[in-house]
Amino acid sequence: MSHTPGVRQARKQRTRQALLDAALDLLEGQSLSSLGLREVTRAVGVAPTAFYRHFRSVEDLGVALVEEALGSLHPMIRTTVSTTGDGEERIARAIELIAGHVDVYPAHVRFIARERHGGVRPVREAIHDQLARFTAEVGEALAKDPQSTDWSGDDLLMLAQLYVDQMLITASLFLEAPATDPAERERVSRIATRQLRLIGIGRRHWLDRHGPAGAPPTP
Amino acid sequence: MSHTPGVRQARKQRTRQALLDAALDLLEGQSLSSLGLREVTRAVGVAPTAFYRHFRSVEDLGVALVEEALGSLHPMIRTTVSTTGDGEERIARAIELIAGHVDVYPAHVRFIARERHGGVRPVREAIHDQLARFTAEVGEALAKDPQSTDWSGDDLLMLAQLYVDQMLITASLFLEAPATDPAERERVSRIATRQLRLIGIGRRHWLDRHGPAGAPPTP
DNA sequence: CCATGCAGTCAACAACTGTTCTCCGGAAAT
DNA sequence: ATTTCCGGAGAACAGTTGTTGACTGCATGG
Repeated sequence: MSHTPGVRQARKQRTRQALLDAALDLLEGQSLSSLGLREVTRAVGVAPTAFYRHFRSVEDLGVALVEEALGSLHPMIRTTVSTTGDGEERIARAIELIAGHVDVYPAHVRFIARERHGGVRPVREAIHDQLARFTAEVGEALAKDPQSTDWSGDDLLMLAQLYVDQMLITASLFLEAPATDPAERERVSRIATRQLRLIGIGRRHWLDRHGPAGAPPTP
Repeated sequence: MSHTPGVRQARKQRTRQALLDAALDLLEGQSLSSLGLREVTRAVGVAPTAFYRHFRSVEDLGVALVEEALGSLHPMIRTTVSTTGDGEERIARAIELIAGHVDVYPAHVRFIARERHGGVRPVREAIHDQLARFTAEVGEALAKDPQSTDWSGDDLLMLAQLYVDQMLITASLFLEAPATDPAERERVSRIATRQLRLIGIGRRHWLDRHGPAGAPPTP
């Protein structure tokens, strides 16, 4: 069995990572469908042909970027949703976590937001798949919450989808808020907090009168 | 004063519209930042240089497309939000209207969804401005609803934003649902309906105990 | 120690891009 | 009737693109 881990593969994955990083950088000002192969290799400092040793095409690189941007996010999602505490605390914690993630990985967040509906089909589908996984995981976590007793699986999934979409919208808003303007960040934070709060209220009263066509409110 | 509107300007705006239409067509499979000037003129059947008679650049054309896609949507928004009737009826009507719009103008919807976070700054900003106008209009409409008594202006705007974002998400989901699969369309419709319903419930109970840190629920 | 594998280089290709300048024909204005 | 205006065509430009084939140096496995 291989006595050494291989200096070979280490070097390979190093330039591969360099290609991914350079691409992510270049994607700050354009979409993936306009990103050129040569543009990426030039930024890294390797020959254009070296690109093919790592990716079949730019689309391929895009799919790899989706993995990098979202693949490592699942544990964070799980711990966030399963955090204990008061509803308000959980909301604040979730938004804090989103803001922190945007601060640390702004390029990744921008990439996902941009290419989710972007012009490259395989990348769109990769993102869609990952988000579907997120939704399923959030749905499972919600199912374990005592607040979700008597909820149907369908309803849990539609709520999970609402949460996941809301997470993306909030992340995108943080991204657009300039890092130099803490007041704007605070504004985004406050709006997102209240939106989550409103959804939480709707969630608490979801099963309040679920009979067929009853009188308006039953306090 | 100009005695005739001019056959001249009529022909000009005809090719201008042809350029817009062709661009929208080509944008089904790519993003604006990769759309070439020559590509568009070739699709229309005019010389590349003719492009400059109508737009300074492809970015410029993109901004014009935003106007075309969203500018004419304001009346629809107004009539939708101000529609009378039961809450459930209004939800059904709104979703019906979104689905219908996506059916009639799929390319426009795709363009907005794609370029909202796309790689071309001026286009992103134009979309953002239009959506901000939508949010303001929805907020005004909500303010007139008796259900919004005692709501702060800030809260009305955050709810309006929630509605506008939800509208875009739903439109995008309808767009992804293949036209050949009515079952999928129905699924999207059902999920969107329940999400709007949940938001509506949260809205009804928004002011329920807005005092500081009270006991959990007060039935 | 030698032979294989493989990341990366180099040169060359046909095709395409945005932009410029010059010109043309017909509508508009005088 | 004559001049002006202007949407469009044509040719040409320097750059850029993706992809190819054959080549090189070096870590790996026998």
